[in-house]
This record gives sequence, C-alpha cells and structure tokens, in this order.
Amino acid sequence: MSERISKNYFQENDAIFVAENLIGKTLVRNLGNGKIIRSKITETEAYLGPEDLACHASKGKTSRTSIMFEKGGFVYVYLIYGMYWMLNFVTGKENEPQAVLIRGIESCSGPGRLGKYLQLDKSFYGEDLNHSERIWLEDSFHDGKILATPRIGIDYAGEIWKNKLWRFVLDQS
DNA sequence: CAGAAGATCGGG
DNA sequence: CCGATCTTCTGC
Repeated sequence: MSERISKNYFQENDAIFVAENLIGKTLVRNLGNGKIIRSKITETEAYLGPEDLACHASKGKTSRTSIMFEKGGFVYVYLIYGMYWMLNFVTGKENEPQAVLIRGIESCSGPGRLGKYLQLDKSFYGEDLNHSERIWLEDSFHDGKILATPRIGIDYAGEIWKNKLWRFVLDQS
C-alpha cells in the first residue's frame, strides 16, 4: 500500500530534480466507473523557465502558462498539434515557472499517446495533485539505471537549451 | 486579423 | 516523409 506523494515534494524541489526523481514513482489515474490505471513513470523531461527557451514560460505569463507560475503540485496540460494533450506537473515555488513533462509510463510510452490513454483534456489544467480524485502520484521505487539525454522535439530552443541533458529515461535494456 | 508553428504520432 | 488538426503567438 503506497501513500500519495507529499505536497512539499513538488514545492521544495526544482524541475530537474523532480524529473529524475519521478522515475519509478507510480502515476495513478482514476477514470471513474471503477477503472483505475496505476503504472510507474519511465520517462520524463524538465522545463526550467523563464530562461529555458524550450519552456513555454519563457514567453512570459500568459493564460496558457500561468499555472507554471504557481507553486508546485498542480497539473499543467496543453494541446499540441491540435490533437495531443501533454501531461506536466508544476514544480518549485510561486513565481518560479517550471514543469516536468511525463513522456512515458510502464503501460504506455510517448507523451501524446499517454494523454489519450489517460483520457486527459482541458479540464485537467490546474488540477491539484495533493487533493485530486482523478489523478495523483504515489511513492514507489524502480529497479534499474536512469539515463539522461537531450530533450525531444525542441530544436527551436537554440544550442544551449536543446543540449541540456534534461530528459530522463529508465534503462529497460 | 491572417499566417505559421508546435514539448507528436501513425500511415504509406 | 508527410498529413492530421487546432491553439497560441507573432507580425503586419
């Protein structure tokens, strides 16, 4: 029996720490109708604005990015390419815009697929991970090695930012 | 206000 | 390799 991750976890750590540390932790999604998905996180990426040009918060505080300026522990979702809901968790203190993108769990790989699998939509924007009955995280562990690589799909961010090793993957070889 | 591009994926 | 599909941001 696992416990929900404490709310301080998201507020007292930055996105880079959380991205790596979330590998092996359990993502829980209660779909309703008695259906619950529980699966360990296997792939994440850190976005550390506002300097990080790959982070949406580098554009400033807008209706889309405002949740990232809140204290850690909220869900940040956004629609990309007109069809995929990307799942992120806000980290850090208030006015320190940061987020961790969840790119894969044991039962579903790929951020776009994951959003569909978890049946995410606009209503998850700003969901509170500490109290939500729909989505939360529980403590658990992994049994493997974590690889750090450049982030995917952010070539527009420039040499400095696109080369940061802020993508973390559980080595399943 | 129009146009372009996007933290992606699946099909050919 | 390209199209799907629509929100967000940028430039005129």
